[in-house]
Amino acid sequence: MGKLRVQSTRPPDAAAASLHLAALLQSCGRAGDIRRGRALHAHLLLSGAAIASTFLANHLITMYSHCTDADSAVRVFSAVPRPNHVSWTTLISGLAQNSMHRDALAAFAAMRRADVSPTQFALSSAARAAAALSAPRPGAQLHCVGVRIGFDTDLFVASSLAGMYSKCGLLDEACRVFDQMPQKDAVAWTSMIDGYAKNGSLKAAAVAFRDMKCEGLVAADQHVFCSALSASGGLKDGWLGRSLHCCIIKAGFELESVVRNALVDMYAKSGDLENASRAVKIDPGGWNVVSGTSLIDGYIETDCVEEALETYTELQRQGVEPNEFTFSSMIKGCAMQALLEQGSQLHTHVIKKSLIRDSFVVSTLVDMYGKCGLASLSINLFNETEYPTEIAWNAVINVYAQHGHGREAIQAFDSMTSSGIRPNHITFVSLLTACSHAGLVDEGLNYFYSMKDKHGIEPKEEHYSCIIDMYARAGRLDEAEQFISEMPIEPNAYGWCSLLRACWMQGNKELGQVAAQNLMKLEPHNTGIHVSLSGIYASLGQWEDVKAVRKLMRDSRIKKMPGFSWVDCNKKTHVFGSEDWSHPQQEQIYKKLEELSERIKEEGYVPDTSSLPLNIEDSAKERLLRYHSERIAVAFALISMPATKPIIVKKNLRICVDCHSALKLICKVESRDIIVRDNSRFHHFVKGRCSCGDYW
DNA sequence: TTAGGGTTAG
Repeated sequence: MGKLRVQSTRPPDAAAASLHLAALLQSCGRAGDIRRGRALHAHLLLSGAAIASTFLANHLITMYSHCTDADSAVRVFSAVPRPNHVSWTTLISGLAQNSMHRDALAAFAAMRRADVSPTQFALSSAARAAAALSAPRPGAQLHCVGVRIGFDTDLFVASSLAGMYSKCGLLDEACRVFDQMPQKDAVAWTSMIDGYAKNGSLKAAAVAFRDMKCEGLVAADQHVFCSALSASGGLKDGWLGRSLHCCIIKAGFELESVVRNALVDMYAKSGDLENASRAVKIDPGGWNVVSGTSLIDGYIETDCVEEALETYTELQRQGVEPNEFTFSSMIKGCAMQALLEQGSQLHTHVIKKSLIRDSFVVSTLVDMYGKCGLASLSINLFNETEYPTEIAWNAVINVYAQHGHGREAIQAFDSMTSSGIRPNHITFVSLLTACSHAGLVDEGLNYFYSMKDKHGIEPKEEHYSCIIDMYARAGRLDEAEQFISEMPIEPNAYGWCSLLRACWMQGNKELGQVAAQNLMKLEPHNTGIHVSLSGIYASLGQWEDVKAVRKLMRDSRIKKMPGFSWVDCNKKTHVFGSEDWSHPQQEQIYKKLEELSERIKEEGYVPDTSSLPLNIEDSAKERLLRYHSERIAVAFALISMPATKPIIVKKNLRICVDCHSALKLICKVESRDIIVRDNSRFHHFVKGRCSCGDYW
């Protein structure tokens, strides 16, 4: 068809014919019609004289680039005898458009070696390639070239340079380029707003948006609003988000797909799930995968996994196929709640949809199986990953950490670094946790100090808290105290909590009181602080102090939350309270608990009543401990679930020290893996041991 | 004939 049309409409002279062919090539490029483009190319080759024209060759390069056939574009360029500046620019831009960023930068260098002076077109395309590669060095070289030839303040060059610097995390440089621009348009503003937002300078992003509005020279377009919404979501600033929403409605962008997706995400990240849900549903074209996934993620981030599961079902009912983002969010939700069955089903769907190679998806699966107690399955899945990324390495190191395999975590860390993957601050949280749980204090300290010295990573509060936890678990309270006194920042709640528990275990009243006071400042409603404090006093027999803590709790209207444990069995959730005999199978459960009690005593179990700050007989305390909700849940699971399945129990409070000891022995005598996810962490009981050691 | 910006994940 294309060939016939060319022949039938051929204009009378050669110049006009060239223009006509160029217009046809342009239309093919715009339409992405490579079949017709190739027919035109064949026609040019046959017509001999025309192919010698650099003008038409340049059009061919553009056409192939727009049709995403960069190889053909390069072949055409290579055949041009004397490529001019447009040929070079077209090639560089075509390579950048087709994500061949290294080739684009190499073409820019080759153009300079060929003594062809760069145009503003070539500079902006090459800067885009440097931005995509996060390569500030070649980017800065491009900036120098721009300054030398006077294009550095050109609207296109400057906005792409500002974008390049901000994508490389160099906000000061980006700002300098931006400020020197004689005029700015919406693209330039978007580069800056987005640059701030993506680099975590969320307030600066919001200020830039306000500045743009105050200047009143440029109207915000869809892209500007998307970047501003992204910053607003990160700030969790509902007021700013709602103001942006009003501006968007006024500007008439509310129903634009990308803007609505950004709106949903903003509301979801701000925790306003009602408005997020409303924004998803106003789509006249039905749901879409991006906004649906943002809503799911919003529910998961606010611990509403049930609603996330419902939204996932609704998304599919609306005919929308979940993508890799949806799966990684959903699997994360299953990991948080230790929902092994739903997580395994999602794994099957991931395989069916060929998304198992996606780094985020595989990492969340590794994490999910780890949190559901299936460490070997998790590690096998990681080992099958051909090119594990930093995220996947972090996931597997964390699995080792959570399962108490400190040496294996260290080995994984060494393999990660020797394979050329750079660790980040998350890697070190997992690695230090692994050292802490396994009692590897010297190794943990070495890694902690190597963070800054060897890897250039400034330790944050979570890393400092890992070291406090490490000393606390090892019973080295003096060193923990010394470490805290030398810290450049205050410990966070996790750090004080670790210290408080260790003080309870060792009966260290003075340090325990310091930890409790600091923890109360950070978490005034944490009832666990009072429980721990009274535990310390009770362990020392100081019953008057126990009474004083109870009075303080009464006066402050702090009530200890009743403990509940629940277990999923045969697609049904069974909930148990302490001394709760309301379950239909109560007789069998009671019988099993009595049997377990005898068997673990034979294994050396001695009740630890220190967690009960009550001045009552030990035999009465023993009875209370025996019927704690987690033990009832485990007994129920043992008589109800197939022996091949791990037992996963969830508890709303922290597991007590006695249940911790008892469950270690129950898992041993029953040869069953037991996982207890309490309100603080996962405890994996395997072969008579717990992943967190003796420190519950 | 050739150019720059945007929305979902650990």
